[in-house]
Amino acid sequence: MIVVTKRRRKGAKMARRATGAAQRVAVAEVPRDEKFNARRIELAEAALETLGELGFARTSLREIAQNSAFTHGVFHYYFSDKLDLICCCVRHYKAKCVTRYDEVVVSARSREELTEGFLAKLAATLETEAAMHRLWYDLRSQAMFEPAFRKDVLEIDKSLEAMIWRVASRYAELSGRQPVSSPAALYALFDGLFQSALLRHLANDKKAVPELLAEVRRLLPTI
Amino acid sequence: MIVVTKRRRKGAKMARRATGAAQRVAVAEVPRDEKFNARRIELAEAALETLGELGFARTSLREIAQNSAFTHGVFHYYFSDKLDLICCCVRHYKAKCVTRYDEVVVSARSREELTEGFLAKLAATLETEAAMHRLWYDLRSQAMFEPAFRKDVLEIDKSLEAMIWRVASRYAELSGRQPVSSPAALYALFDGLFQSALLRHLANDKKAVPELLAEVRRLLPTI
DNA sequence: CTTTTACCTTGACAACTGTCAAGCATCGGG
DNA sequence: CCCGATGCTTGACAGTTGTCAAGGTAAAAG
Repeated sequence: MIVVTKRRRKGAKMARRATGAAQRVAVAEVPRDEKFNARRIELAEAALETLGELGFARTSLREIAQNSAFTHGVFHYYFSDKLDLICCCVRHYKAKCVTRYDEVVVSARSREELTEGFLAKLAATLETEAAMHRLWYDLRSQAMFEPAFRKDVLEIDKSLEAMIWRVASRYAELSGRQPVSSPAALYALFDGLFQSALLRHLANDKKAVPELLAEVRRLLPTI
Repeated sequence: MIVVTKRRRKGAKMARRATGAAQRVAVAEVPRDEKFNARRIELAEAALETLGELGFARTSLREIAQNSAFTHGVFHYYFSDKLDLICCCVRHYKAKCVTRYDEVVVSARSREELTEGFLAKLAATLETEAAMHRLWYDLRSQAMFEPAFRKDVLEIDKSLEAMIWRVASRYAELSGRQPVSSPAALYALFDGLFQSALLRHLANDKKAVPELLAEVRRLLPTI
């Protein structure tokens, strides 16, 4: 099901290639597919908006379309499926997410600098991108039911683990040590803390963010 | 909306109480409400079956009814709402879940005994109650979107944190120590590890359970 | 026995869902 | 200038959803 869109595109390619000069078509093909893909990402970004607001369960294609500049039919033109669309959303989300702390990691010159930078980014993320993150937790849960999501979700989870590991490694390095925890345990810890804080934050618990920061601050030296 | 069912019951009560002898009615009222509540729990249990299989997003009242001995109308008689039903499910789930490791905690006479008992229970839970647990993660994510779920979910989360804390405290006690981590951090850690292992387990990753056990075994002495 | 009550079934309702075919527009190539 | 392809809109489709009212049944109350 997921490859129907691609098949249609390939079919179109074949048809063109059979008619015109191979050379000209070949160079024209690349920007065409890039344009196609760029549109997919535009649509995915629009979809992420609504998904972040309503969650997977309550989001329909029509709702996505209404909250965007597109009509509901376009989504079927660019995606074979609702799942195809959401998979694309998840993959796109990944790219934006996974490098969140990298700038802090490379620029920090001391343990304190890394700590403060990390905490600041953590708090900012929790407060300004709450919708995006609850969607991530939603979709990760969906992956437990929907096999079609699993591959992408597991991949992103690995990337996030690696992201946390980069922070922790750098922190240990700045302390002249090696992390004592495994990547998996560290990710589980920070992800669990973040998830809990996010829920409390969304429930208007004013102490959610400061308590998360205090906890992480206390935890960082022990990793 | 949520209290409509209760209101209807109270109305029935009032009507009865006004007609008959107060004494007889008073003693008859208790088993009636107990019966009513028992039925609610029966229905909630039936609903949990389907919810665990399909997840919140894909579960309809009719589907729940078809996978059970009830008709779809009964649910509207006992619950004001779909949300009311699912809230009841969540609360009922809690009672079963929160005491999972308590027997191990009280019966363990040594650190090793506690470790082995805890790990065995952990593995058994992951393998035999995977559906129930993915539902929990699903509903916890839903709570980030649906305010009606938040109170119950946050309450259960607290209970689970306390459950983990009981295990950790006992473990430290058997080592003649006090836990060095906070309850929140310990719960985040174990919950994160469990969640990740559950997803991998559901994705047919044979190494998910053993790796979880190894990680926990390695972590327990450090808490 | 009759009436009333609690409990449950059935069927219908309007709204909403994903999907998709038919058609319109816009634009580059011939 | 026209033609055909690409991109997009529109409207319709069959199926599903939560909700609820009308009605039935069986047991308890009178």
